[in-house]
Amino acid sequence: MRRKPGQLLPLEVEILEVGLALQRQGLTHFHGYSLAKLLRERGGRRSLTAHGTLYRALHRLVSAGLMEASWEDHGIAERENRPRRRLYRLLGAAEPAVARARAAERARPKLGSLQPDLESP
Amino acid sequence: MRRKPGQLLPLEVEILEVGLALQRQGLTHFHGYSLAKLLRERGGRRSLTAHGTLYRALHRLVSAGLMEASWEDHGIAERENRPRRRLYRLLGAAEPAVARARAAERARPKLGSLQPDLESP
DNA sequence: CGACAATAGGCAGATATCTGCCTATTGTCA
DNA sequence: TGACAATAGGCAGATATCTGCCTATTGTCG
Repeated sequence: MRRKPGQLLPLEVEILEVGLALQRQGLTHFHGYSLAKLLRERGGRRSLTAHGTLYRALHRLVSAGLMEASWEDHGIAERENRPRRRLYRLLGAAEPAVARARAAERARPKLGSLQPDLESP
Repeated sequence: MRRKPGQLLPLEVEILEVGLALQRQGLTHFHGYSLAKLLRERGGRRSLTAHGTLYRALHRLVSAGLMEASWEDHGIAERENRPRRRLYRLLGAAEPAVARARAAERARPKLGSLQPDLESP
């Protein structure tokens, strides 16, 4: 769907949130497949069976300048005997972007994120 | 199943036959996935949905000294934007081994490869 | 010959990433 | 506000290779 520049979609926010959480644990780099597993554990809600959607969202975040992508070293994949990973790293712009997205969501809540309205009894 | 040394199993013979056919076309190297497609076209009979059986057979043929395996150059896979292939090449011992297997099969035909018995009317 | 050991074959799925196609959602403009 | 354009999400499947588990088949030995 069309969207105004700078705005983040739910999946993108989720990716960045997981990324920030990993960063807090000292893990600066992650890859798509691991992210898929984390997201599955996290919410359970998102199927992501065929991870096409996720990889496209990752590419978008790179294009948006919020993440940086690089290919894993050949040798590592080789030693561990598995396909090569594409490693993603959050850029500085990511954290404020998430904060803005969260603020925007609080201001304009979508159906599904309805919270008990304590202000208007 | 157990087998006496030097004997080839049907799948192994098929692999080597396809390999020899490719060789005659000037294609000395092939990889597992392409082989799976060729075998599927060829007989149709073998499912090979999850190619585990095929890859194991390839490893056996390498251990048996009938084929040689090598990893494709990183750069090629990278340029073509796909996983790296393991390339197989028939060794000199392959052709006589197939010939022997075929001769053995003619001598001791299994159920399923029954040919019209023209010798004993 | 019949029981046993060993291994082959098949099924399922892990590991990674990516594309095509169709539908759903959203912003914009008339 | 309602129609349209654009793009996001989901499903399916391609590209490659490999492991685990269970069953089927085979050679050997008592």
